[in-house]
Amino acid sequence: MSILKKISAQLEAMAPADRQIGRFIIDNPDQMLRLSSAALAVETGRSQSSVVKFSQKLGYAGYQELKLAVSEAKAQEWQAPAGMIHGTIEVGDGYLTILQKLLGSKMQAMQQTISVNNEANIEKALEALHDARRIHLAGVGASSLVARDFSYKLMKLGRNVLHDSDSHVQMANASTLGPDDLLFALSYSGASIETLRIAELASQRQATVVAVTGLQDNPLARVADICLHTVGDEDRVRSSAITARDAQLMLTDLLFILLVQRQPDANDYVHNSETAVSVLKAKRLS
Amino acid sequence: MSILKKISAQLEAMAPADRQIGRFIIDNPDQMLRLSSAALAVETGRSQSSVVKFSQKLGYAGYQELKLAVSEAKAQEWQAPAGMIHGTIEVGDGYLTILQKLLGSKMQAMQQTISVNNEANIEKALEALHDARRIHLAGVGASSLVARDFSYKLMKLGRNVLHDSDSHVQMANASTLGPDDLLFALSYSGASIETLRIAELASQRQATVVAVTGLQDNPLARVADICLHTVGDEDRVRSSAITARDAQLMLTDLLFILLVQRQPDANDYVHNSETAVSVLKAKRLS
DNA sequence: AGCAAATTGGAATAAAAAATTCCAATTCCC
DNA sequence: GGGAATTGGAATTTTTTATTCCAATTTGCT
Repeated sequence: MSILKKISAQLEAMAPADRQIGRFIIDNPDQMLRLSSAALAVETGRSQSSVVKFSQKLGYAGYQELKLAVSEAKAQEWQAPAGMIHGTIEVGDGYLTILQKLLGSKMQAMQQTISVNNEANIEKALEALHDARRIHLAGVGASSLVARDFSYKLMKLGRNVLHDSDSHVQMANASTLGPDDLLFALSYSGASIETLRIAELASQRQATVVAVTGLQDNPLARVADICLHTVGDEDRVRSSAITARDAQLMLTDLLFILLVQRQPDANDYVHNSETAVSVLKAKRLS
Repeated sequence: MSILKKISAQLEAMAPADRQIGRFIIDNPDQMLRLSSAALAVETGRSQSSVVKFSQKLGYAGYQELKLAVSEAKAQEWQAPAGMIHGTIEVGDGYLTILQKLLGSKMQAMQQTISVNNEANIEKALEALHDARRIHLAGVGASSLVARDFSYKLMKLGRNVLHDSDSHVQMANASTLGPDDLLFALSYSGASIETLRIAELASQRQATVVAVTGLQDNPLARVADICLHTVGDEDRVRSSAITARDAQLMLTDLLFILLVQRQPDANDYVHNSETAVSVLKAKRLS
């Protein structure tokens, strides 16, 4: 969640000094980035320590971290390609409007998901995946399909993958994990009980836990060693896990491609897979 | 001109300390933004004053201004994709290039898939889905996951859905279809033997056959009553059904939304589903 | 209504970070 | 070879950030 949006949401409930400082930042993010805490204090008629405290109340170590977050929020502001429509799909919308809003929401979710995950963190997850003796995938509902899709891709590369749609089997599999293994857990809410319990068990057993989860603070993120974040906008597309699923796929597809890049024999594996499947395709008739 | 590019261009002509500092910034812009001038000095094995002087030699008042410029350069990198990079992901591609190519390929697949299906044809498929007594979903491999995803969505709306991952069960289910039923068959190649055989059987039994398949002439398209086309570009993303899957999801998501729009009690169904699932979510703790 | 606890927020202070100065060593140019 | 220019770290100064102290105000409970 963009810090600018977060400040906006909390503005009314803030005390006077905080509200004034928050208002200034929302209205003038570019300018704020160029100001010292003392200069911002002058601009708002408040004290320098109030500026630092404002930052800390938002959860940052101090003003410098807040500035970084504002900078990232600005970078994340999505620039729509020409012609794209933003907005919530509504009852009276016609076909073309629905279509464009759906497409716009999907694109936004994917792009923002990329924006909120920095390269270092992706590389960290990639490294862990690459080095894992076994990769166990966990997820329920829509996330279970993303997990399965990713499991097919990993298996295609010859990786040792554990995946089952039954959460009891997932749990039992997790009980066999060890320090050389990795749990890849998907849950947009981060609160799905099955996925959470599996992650807790994997963590207890010293497996590396990689979570693919929403940006909000959540129990799964707290258990994970490595957190990859997804941004979805379910309210706009009548829920049903459309953009959250697309966001997760964006990350798993990226990890797959990056793994292919760093696995010298990947092309062989992919080619072998296609050859093997071709016997299950109808022959072309001229 | 991005400061990162500017540093890159000047790197070879720089003195040793400057080169080292510049190299670090180019390689680790995210990390740099979080470091003080002293911490960056430690990372590079150079002195804190060298860091400040490096900034000043580049034309900035000091390190803080350089940081702002780096932050802006990074923001520009993300905004650039408005133009989108199209191209084949290749062995030497760096992280950012891979990312942009992947995102670009996904967006292109979805946009083109929308373009090749006219509203009349989508509405025809929608009408058939809406009116069907039972909807049977068929697909194998990656298409099977799209089929399953769509089956979950249709079931959430209270529709009578037949879906099983086992193609033999799919075949047996198809043998129970009749004129009031509909087969929704997904296969990008249109040549998957199982899906094809199921479609042929459904067609024989007078069920309506809706195919979601690639643009090329193929056996599945020939059997179908209604053809929805998908455009993927698997060669660009190392195969593995990434863009073909995204294209299929674009269509199934669109059909789902359109169904929600024309089913008066859809919101109730979606809401009931969320409420039901909420008991399987961990409670938020204050 | 009264009182204790909690919150607010500025002034003062301390710590950290950024910027400049000093100067020795090295390189460049005539 | 010698002077000028450049390099770059250590030392120092200045600025910025963060924390502490404490008075005033608000909140919550009896």
